[in-house]
Amino acid sequence: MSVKQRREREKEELRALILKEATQMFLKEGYENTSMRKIAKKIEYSVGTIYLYYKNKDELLYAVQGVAFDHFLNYMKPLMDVTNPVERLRKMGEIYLFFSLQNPDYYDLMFVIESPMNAVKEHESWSRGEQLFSILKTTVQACVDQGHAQEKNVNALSFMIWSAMHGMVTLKNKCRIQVMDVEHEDQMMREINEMMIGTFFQS
Amino acid sequence: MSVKQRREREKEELRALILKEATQMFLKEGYENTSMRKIAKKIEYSVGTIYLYYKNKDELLYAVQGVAFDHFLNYMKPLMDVTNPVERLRKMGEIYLFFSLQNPDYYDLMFVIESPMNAVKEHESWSRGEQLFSILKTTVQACVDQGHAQEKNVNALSFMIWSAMHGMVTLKNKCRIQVMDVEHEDQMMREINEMMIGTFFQS
DNA sequence: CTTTTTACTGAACACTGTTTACCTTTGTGC
DNA sequence: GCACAAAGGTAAACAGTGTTCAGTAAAAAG
Repeated sequence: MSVKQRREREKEELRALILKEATQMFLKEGYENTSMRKIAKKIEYSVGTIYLYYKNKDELLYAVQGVAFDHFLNYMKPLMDVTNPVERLRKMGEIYLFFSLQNPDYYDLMFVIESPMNAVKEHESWSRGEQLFSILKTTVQACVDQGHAQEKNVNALSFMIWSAMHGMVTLKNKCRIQVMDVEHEDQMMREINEMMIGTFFQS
Repeated sequence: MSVKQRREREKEELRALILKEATQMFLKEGYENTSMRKIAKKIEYSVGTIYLYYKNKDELLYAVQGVAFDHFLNYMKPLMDVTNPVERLRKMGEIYLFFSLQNPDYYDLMFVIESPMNAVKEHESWSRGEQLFSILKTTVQACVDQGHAQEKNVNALSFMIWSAMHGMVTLKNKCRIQVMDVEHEDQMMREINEMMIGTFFQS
């Protein structure tokens, strides 16, 4: 019986090894520039082997997205200590920007890459995506409930905040910000976060 | 002499034909799914010929981006009739959303696709990108000058508005909006536009 | 009528994701 | 202990990609 267990463990280990190396390579070289053959060479197995553990490259991407979300959620942990919802919202924006600008590749993997995202809702890896958005929504709800906001449409407020953050980050990462001809972009993004929270919420 | 002119004209025509077909195919099948061979087959020339007119696929993308920007700028024309800058800003957001949701593929081509955008500033095709942003900035400046705004940082205001719009559109187009579990997304986006303009500007 | 220039071709190169026929190596029933 | 089956891994093959370049055919120039 122990033999079966060992083989099971070895399989799990190889699965984890593939995930680990793929994550590293996706981050370093980008998703499109990382081929299955390159991953295979790195882990010193043949190409076909990867397909025994992950159905295809997309499935591998989903797994890596799971890793990325875990990483992101870890950044958000300090929020638990902030009791004032408006302050929490402000801090959340800060962390969002900090993480996204520090880890543009993780960000791409999670929020930008095309892939058959149609099946997003089905995939376990994206439960953590919902988790993330629900933190935002809960906090906004708390702001509204405690009378910190004029506008009371929680869905709209949440989506607006997320969109603004996401927009800033992607315009920067995809070099579209260049047409703006502005220096200290990162500083300005943080200011915009302050500006939005300060305008829509009063503590 | 006339012969040289004719040949010059013919070259220009072929260049235009390549651009036209490439644009159509990029829009229908996406940039990544359109190969140089497929374009060649469509125009009934060999692959190599395209490279005599466009240095590479990126150069072709830049040209198509130019077409897309022209298209976008055309949508913006009705703005010239709106004299009230706040009203113009509101309408601009409406048009931005309308165009982006009607032409998600054009939008991708202009604002999302990776490619060596590092050289954005050098490329003639992107002068129209700057043109677009400068319309926004000028309008925001007018709002501030005429005392319609509390916040007076024109750069920050402009970037915030653009980011929010861009964020909403891309989160929708890349299916990340699904985690929000909301219906009538398009309606909500328009509401958010109203909400933002209404909160930051008073007419 | 030759020579040069021009426009164009398509095979070749080095890649890509994915499939599949083919081993080995291991485990099981007799 | 031995035949048989199953599992795990392999590498060649398929159909595609962007790009280059030696070669060709037709037109223009001398």
